[in-house]
Amino acid sequence: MALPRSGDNRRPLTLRDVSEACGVSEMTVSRVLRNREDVSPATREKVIAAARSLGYVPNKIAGGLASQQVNLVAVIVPSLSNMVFPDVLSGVSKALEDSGLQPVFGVTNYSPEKEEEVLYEMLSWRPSGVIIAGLEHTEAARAMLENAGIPIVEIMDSDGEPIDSVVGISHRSAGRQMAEAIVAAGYRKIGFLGTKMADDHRARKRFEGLTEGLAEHGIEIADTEFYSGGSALKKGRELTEAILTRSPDLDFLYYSNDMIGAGGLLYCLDKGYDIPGKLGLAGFNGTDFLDGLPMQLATIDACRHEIGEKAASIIAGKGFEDGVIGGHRIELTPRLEAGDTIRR
Amino acid sequence: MALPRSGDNRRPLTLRDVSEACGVSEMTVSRVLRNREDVSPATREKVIAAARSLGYVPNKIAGGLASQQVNLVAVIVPSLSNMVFPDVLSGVSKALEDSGLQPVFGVTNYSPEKEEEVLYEMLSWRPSGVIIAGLEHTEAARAMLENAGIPIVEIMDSDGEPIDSVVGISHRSAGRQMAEAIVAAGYRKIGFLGTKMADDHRARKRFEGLTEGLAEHGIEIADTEFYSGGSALKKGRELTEAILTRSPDLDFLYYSNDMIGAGGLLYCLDKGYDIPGKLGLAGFNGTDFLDGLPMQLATIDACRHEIGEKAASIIAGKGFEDGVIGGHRIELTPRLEAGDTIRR
DNA sequence: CTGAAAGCGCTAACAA
DNA sequence: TTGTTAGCGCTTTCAG
Repeated sequence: MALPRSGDNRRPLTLRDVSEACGVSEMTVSRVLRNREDVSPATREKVIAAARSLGYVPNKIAGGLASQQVNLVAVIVPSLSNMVFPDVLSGVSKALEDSGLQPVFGVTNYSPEKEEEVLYEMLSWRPSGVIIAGLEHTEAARAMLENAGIPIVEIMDSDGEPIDSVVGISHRSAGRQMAEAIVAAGYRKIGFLGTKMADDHRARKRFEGLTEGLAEHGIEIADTEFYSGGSALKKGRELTEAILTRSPDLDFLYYSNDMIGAGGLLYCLDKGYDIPGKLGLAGFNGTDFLDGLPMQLATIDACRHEIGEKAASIIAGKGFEDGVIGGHRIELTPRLEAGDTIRR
Repeated sequence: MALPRSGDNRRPLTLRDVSEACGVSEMTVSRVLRNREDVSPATREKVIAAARSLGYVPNKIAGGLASQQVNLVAVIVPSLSNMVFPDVLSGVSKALEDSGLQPVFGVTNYSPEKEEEVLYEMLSWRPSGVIIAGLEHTEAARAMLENAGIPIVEIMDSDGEPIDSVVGISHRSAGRQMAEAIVAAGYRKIGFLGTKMADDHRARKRFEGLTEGLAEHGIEIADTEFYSGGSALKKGRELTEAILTRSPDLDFLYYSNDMIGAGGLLYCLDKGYDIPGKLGLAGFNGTDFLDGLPMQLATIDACRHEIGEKAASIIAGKGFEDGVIGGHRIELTPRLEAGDTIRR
């Protein structure tokens, strides 16, 4: 006996059902439903009425197979739970609006293997393009991207060799930029707090940039504190307490993201540290929730929304009618926002 | 002349290419690639080697059409930019792991029309199930869901009649629960701060529950402050300043989400309000970033991750081997976390 | 402007 | 265990 089941087993409607309902050939129904111009208004109306009243939903599987075209853009990011990627995705969505393309999101949790899986899965739907975070991929993933035969845009990071196009910022130079600001403000004993960076290449590059930038002034990072897991205010507090307990003489703390930076800021304010006088602080990302904190945390804007928008525009072929599609290299310039937590 | 273009026009590989490369029939290649058991180890290895070395990626469009099965689950949520839906999505991803199903995310920006579009688009890919936030949909969207012939799970909200299955909490009773706690703690002049609720039905239901709960004790909401746009700390500060300036005699502020609540809390601490003595505060969602604030904001946990997980389990048919698939109703019980911002 | 025929790349069903 | 055949539902192409 058949189980009672949600969605009874009515066969989904096909073009043929609509065709029969309105006495127009399948072919013409198909034309109407794809908004093609070469159909008489009378026929068009008949078809639309029939399709609507039946509740017909086209089958893109069949359509995609027949036309060898799929209006999907695969967007692959490491995480949704911090404040950075949702912004990127909204930029993508915005740029794809009215392009006829549809973004499809996949999440890798900063795991190269998971990225490879997600990519494989997505490519098997033959999307029109891929937007993928970062320049570091497994060998297999690189091969898939290279052979996909569609535009690929690597985003967020411009420090390295892209497969096809790239839209991002240099995290290395963001790190150096922060180093300059820190040194210029007179801080000398610098601590770094952030994720364990095995697979967060952008955080690593910022760290390296910071290290290099400081080295040019003869300064070495005085202490570091690493953690794993998502970004959270509480983590920021804990890390800050740990590093300041161990190295009370630090006069600057650089955080690998704004959220833990904000946690650190709240901790320091609680404890009565003199900020930015005796202790300076900075984060990274330029997330707008910093606006509501008691002091404005210094940060570098990662241009998240704009990156998403530009990347999607490349796929959609908008704004690049210069005869070349693909192979674009767009490096955005991150702005340092000194806020209230660096001495002036 | 052809433009230089990313992804040159190599024809994507087909099963046939793999078949020819290893001298095994297309059908058997297909079996191997779908991990079917009925292939000899020797053949299997030959096929896998050939597929790998060619870099073959199966075409799910064709596969889906032939098998009338698509391993996609459509997940439709209003927003990614607040802290609630990413948690839901991670619950979904977790539950779908190893089920062979793949979540696909769509975002509606709290617009019923956009929801309808996204749904139409997703249904046209003939997914195996739909997880969609809320019980309120356009008439057309309802019709599509009812006729899709696949399991539908409406999530987040249990106040209303689901189309098929539902997993959520009662926002109305969450509002009442908060009203009880507020009254029990002795607060009497209550202010409400939140989004304009035209399309945020869950925020509306919480507001209604709060109103009803207070009414039972002869209390009316003393003042309200509405805004539009995303949740942000800064918004919380501004709203709080506005409402307390206009109604300085308020002794409790109820926020429609934790983020603006946190902004309000920081504002009140800045201004030296006696919390929770003279002024109580509460938010909603139970987002874990509250942990790092100077005081723990009272909140009600919306069970986000669990909702995503249970909803996905229904689609995957896990944990429901009682002879019925579909038509499940799971109402979770939100926990009130009084934190430090309600008097004891 | 409309229709008929062929086939997209794969898999169900059956045959060997 | 492997191969053959016949579509899946749509769109391309070409003919009217």
